[in-house]
Amino acid sequence: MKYEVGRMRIGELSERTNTSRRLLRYYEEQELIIPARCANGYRDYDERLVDRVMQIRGLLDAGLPTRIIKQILPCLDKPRIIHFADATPEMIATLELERDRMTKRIRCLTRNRDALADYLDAVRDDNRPGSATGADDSPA
Amino acid sequence: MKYEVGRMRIGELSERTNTSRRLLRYYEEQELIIPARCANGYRDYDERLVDRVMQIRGLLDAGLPTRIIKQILPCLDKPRIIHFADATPEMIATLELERDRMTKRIRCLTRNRDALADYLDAVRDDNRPGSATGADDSPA
DNA sequence: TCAAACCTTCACATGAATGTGACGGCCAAC
DNA sequence: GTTGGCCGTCACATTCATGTGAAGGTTTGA
Repeated sequence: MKYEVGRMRIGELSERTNTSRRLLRYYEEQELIIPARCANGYRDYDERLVDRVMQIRGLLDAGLPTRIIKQILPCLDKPRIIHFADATPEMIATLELERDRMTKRIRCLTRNRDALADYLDAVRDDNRPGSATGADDSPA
Repeated sequence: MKYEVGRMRIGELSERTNTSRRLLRYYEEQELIIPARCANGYRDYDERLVDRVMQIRGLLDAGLPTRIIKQILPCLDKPRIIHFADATPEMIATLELERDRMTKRIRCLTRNRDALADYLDAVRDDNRPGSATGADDSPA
């Protein structure tokens, strides 16, 4: 089997995305990615799917279910190649809802991340020379 | 049973946080919240737990597992009441790791949310009077 | 005193994202 | 032509956040 440049089998995609083959097949089952097939039945992935898989993993990690990812992915593809075919009013409403949910998540994460960062900064300052155990010792 | 102001049983907390009683008990089992107990065995929640529960739900929804939430929650409590007792080097490393993971999530969400918002704006513009199906119809 | 509406614990069920392994086909190198 | 390393499907196992319901105690109000 010869492979074109920019095309790969599941093993290479797995390595390049640090994602188990099992999961790549799962994402396909969920219709997040749709690889071509070689004559022998092997999956045949385009190089661009490397980024696509990373994007999927990022969104999954941020709490989006595959069901939603599947819906928003096509809208993110090419900035201006808009798919109007599936732009039914209900679909648009769903996407708007999801956009707002993402905004909420961003706010929640930012707030808590900042608080955590503040805590870490404070703890680091405390472990400096010239500081006691950290209890209250105000210079009376 | 009389209840002090600012104290409540599981039913009220459930309503005020829009969270099932089952989940409140689950969060307790995971040691995210630790309610007091009345003489009769009923859980006795402080009013401040309303916000706490919302915070937990937000973080869960953003992809954090309860295990991690349990670790970061105490650091977020009072900005300056820092718990140095549990500030072991390993714990700090864990928190830093988690802070960075949150930053990654924020970036991923922001990028995709913005792209989704752009798509929605474009679709809305397309459904304006004076526009065809969306195909190419440049004013030749 | 009885009923309704709380509360308790226990336990089994589910859906989603994953892991793991069995069993077999394809292909390249020796 | 056999061996090893890919690949395919199938299927069962696990973890986590949740739902659901049973069986029983407590409180409140008619």
